[in-house]
Amino acid sequence: MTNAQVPSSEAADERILVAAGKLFREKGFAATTVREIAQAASMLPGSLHYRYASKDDVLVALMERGVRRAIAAVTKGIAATRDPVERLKLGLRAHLELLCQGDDSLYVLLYDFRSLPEGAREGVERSRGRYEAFWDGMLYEAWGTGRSRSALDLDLVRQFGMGAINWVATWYRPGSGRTPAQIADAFWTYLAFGLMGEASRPADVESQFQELLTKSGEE
Amino acid sequence: MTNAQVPSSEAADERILVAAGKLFREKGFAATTVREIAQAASMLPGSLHYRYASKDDVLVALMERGVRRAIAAVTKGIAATRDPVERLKLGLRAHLELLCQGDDSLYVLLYDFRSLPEGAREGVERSRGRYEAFWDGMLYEAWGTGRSRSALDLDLVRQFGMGAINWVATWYRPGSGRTPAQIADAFWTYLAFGLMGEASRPADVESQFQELLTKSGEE
Amino acid sequence: MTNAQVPSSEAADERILVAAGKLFREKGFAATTVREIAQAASMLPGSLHYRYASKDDVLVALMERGVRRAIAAVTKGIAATRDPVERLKLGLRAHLELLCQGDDSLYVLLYDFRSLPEGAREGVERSRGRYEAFWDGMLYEAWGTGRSRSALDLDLVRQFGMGAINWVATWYRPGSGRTPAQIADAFWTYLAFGLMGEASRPADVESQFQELLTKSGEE
Amino acid sequence: MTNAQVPSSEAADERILVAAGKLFREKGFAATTVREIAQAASMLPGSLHYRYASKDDVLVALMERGVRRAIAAVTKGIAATRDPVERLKLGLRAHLELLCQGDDSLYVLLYDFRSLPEGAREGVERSRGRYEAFWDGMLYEAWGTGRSRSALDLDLVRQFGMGAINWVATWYRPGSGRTPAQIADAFWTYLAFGLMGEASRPADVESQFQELLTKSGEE
DNA sequence: CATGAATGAGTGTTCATTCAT
DNA sequence: GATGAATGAACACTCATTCAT
Repeated sequence: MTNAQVPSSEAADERILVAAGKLFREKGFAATTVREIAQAASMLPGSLHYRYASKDDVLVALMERGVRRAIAAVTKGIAATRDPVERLKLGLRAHLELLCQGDDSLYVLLYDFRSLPEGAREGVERSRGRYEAFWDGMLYEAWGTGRSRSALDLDLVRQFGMGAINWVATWYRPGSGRTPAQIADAFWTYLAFGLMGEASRPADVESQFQELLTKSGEE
Repeated sequence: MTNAQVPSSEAADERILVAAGKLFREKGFAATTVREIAQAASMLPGSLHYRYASKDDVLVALMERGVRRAIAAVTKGIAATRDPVERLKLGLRAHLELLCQGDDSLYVLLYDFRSLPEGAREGVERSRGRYEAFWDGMLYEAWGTGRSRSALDLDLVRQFGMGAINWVATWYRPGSGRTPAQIADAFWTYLAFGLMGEASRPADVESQFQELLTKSGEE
Repeated sequence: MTNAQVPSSEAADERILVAAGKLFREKGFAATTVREIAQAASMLPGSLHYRYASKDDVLVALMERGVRRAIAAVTKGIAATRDPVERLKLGLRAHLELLCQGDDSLYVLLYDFRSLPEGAREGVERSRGRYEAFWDGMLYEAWGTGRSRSALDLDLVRQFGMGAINWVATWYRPGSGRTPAQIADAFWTYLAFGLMGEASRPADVESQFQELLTKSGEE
Repeated sequence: MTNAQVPSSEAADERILVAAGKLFREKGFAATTVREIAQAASMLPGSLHYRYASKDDVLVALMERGVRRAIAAVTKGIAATRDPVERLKLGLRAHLELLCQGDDSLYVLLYDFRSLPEGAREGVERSRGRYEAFWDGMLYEAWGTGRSRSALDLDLVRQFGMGAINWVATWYRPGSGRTPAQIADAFWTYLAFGLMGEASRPADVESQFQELLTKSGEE
């Protein structure tokens, strides 16, 4: 639970996180043993505990790394353009590529949050909140261009998009049809323009939006 | 005459599944002990094993029930109308209400699939496939009305929508702002009409669709 | 531990003992479950306990029956002649046939004595002692004829012979070479005349050897 | 300098086997719990499993040791002479002394063979076969001297003798009358010359009988 | 600095036995 | 008289963690 890493030999720390990430993704945190992680990192359980005081600590470190890498990947991905709408598209692509191809830490962050011990949850939640705020910023800028519909609830929209994109990790298999980038781009068009033909859009659709999407009363 | 108040066999089975569902949802399958399930179901571990031969069997039974209940809930939900597009909307609502309010079995089916033992995976996958096929049917009928855009990949669209809606379960907290039905309806408009204003839709968007959404080769 | 059989429906009692004997012989008492016995006797564990108060009781009943049947079999076997030495030979034959072909109760008596609960050991030991005394009687009568060597310790001789013959049950497989009767007769000649020095043997003994000890065909 | 007093790994392994041997002999494999073995070896169940992956593995290791020790003991015992017939006598003595006084592993090998898990049976059977072949070799050499009777089936003779001698372990109690060596020697004369017909015996044999077979002091 | 043998609390599961029907 | 659902103590075994070296 405490930050027990020693400064030197970061390569060993890294090996542990990589091994843990792979196993946590495949079998989940609780079903993975410290022995398995150690073995996959070519060491013994005692040596693993020398670097991370507990199995929980490995999870926390991995998740924190997940947030860091996600922010880094998306930041890098959107640097290619200044068009806020285009940045959304590139951001989705970067996020999904990281999630599907790059690294297991983002997957574990998203899909093993339950396994966090009580005490560490708040800290990781805060880190994760930073990533969400990062997306909110991108969305806000895109909205600000006036090209998006008004009356959209930012939080809900983020959850909608992130949900769709994160779910890909549950069914995507490498080398089967589409690349993550292609999937991300397809999803971006769904998000942007919807699935229905414009012709069929009922006239009163905007009023429905007003009704549905405005936050309908805080708790 | 004797059919009342007797804690019948099915009632005990049910109590186990309800207790297991709640715990699996909260902590995950692997982190939940048989003792906890038994205690939550007001029995002893031996009694639980009398009904389910193993902890794995409880998981499988719960997941199979998740599929059954989801199909039942959506079937009932869409019965109110014959309009295929409207049915999609009602179906989403029914699915999300079940996922967030009704029952933990659907949640466990979606979020603990990894925990299934090797041997049971195929069977549950088949059941789950039936539910997906059910949605594919609804989507296909909606497409058939001509109101939807052409060139959409059915499978990808389902994963897109189901991902967005299933993800709600990871952040939704009862009594905090929106009801599941409201969220589902909002998501339906996002799905149907997209997030961007129509005005801004680039002229070449349809050709992009052709490029992106048609299955792009590879095996 | 107590004698809980009810008088009627002895067929059910019998079915239990037969099933238990078979299982105890194959896997040992401790490795056999009451459920297995009950199932092999076409009943449920509750019904088994209705007839025998405990698993231990089944073992005791089975062993007592083993003694009874052994005495009966040998008594019947030796009735064909009055020659005490011949009676020894016939007795060995009867004992081994019962042990190998007839009944599992004698086998269990001999090879699962360790499993008897403290309280029942004495009783079964007494019964078993009756069978041993029965053999001592036969041996004594044979000795009394003057044809056996003097200075033989009766007890030691019995243990010698019974050991050799009982051990057959650990390696004998039905239908593989010799019948139990043939083995018993061969062993009788070993016992009677030893393995060494044919020169000093009575003339008529050698023809018996030829007949008995040459592998008598079969596969 | 550091090789003293350290409770080395092998010592712990040994303590486990000794404890297990004693318990398996007394109560049988299935009736002995891992906790009992661990306690008798002054450790906890977890520590026992650190050394032997399963209870079955303890049994297998014990049996393999039984074979090894039996071969070693008999080999050592027969080294005193080159007379093949005398070697048989010394071999019997060594075997019975090991079985009754030395070590529980040979007893367990002989009397808990049923408890071997399916997968390990073949391996132990092969080891055991080596010991039997060892005896067959001794028997064959004794036969080769021409002093034994012809027409004896080697396998049957071995089973006869081994049965008689192994059975001793079921009734022998230390300090009650005869030593294992005395019993073995008595059994050797039974085996060699049989129980009947003193008239035909070589002259010097009878003095042996007097010496060996008279009860040598009650307890 | 790193190890790996050892630990013991806790896991999923078994099973002889009970008892309401 | 006979059943079978239910029990709970006990089972073999696991595993995160410790600590002497």
